[in-house]
Amino acid sequence: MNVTTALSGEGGCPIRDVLDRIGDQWSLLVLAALEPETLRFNVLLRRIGDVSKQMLSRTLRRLEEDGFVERTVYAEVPPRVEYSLTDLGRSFLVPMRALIGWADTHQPQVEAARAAYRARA
Amino acid sequence: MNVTTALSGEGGCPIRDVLDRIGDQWSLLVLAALEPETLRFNVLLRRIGDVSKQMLSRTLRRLEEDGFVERTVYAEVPPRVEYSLTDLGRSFLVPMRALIGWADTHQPQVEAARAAYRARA
DNA sequence: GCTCCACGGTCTATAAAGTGGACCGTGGAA
DNA sequence: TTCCACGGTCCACTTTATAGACCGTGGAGC
Repeated sequence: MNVTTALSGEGGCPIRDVLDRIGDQWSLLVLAALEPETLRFNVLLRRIGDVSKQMLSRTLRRLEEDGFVERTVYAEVPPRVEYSLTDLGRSFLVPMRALIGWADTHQPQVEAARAAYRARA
Repeated sequence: MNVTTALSGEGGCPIRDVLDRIGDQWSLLVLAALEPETLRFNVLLRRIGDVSKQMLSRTLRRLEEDGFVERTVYAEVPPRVEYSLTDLGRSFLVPMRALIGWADTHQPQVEAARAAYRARA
């Protein structure tokens, strides 16, 4: 498969469409957090740590829209809202794991590249 | 490998560090564009289409810093600057292809999820 | 000689997006 | 009676991105 297909800003490239959603600050982290277990909003908030309520809220809504995440509201007081991965969301974890694996193994090389860059400058 | 490791906002998680660089608006697109061939700045600009000069410039500088991309300046007039993938950059394309492949095959499901969401709302 | 263009950027005003914190209603615990 | 947790939303403020002007150089055209 040709990676270049991911381009073409004009005309609604489907791949680009999906990558735009994925390539934001928080989506990957949220998906990662939901991998092992269903979580409630505030738990997710604390688990990730440095995401604001607003951004977490937006990210979750978009992930829900796109069918990665399921939102379940329990009519209780105080309210309880649980987020979990759908099958689609779980299937996305497969390539995502590959990406994280790459990041993990190549992180020293990235670090080295940065050091080399700083040394040149 | 455990995806949850990608979390922990505090304390400089290496995976998160790499994902933050990748998970921006343009990095993936630039890497995709450079996959088949070395390109000059303005060609890249036109190829991607909706990136601003400033963002392309920043994105390239960061990719260079992190060792994904190599920048070659030719002392000519008008100036010629070429960008190409390093081995590290090329190795990153492997998991990236998996991601794009996923996006490609599952795009109909994402579209369906969006339609279902709109219908519910 | 004089004008104009391409190139790879940077700089600047303006617009868009993100942040932290106040705020909301509810019911149960203290 | 007071207070808190929960899942958000709303607002003022800060950060980030955008579009477009601008820069120097040298060669082409006149």
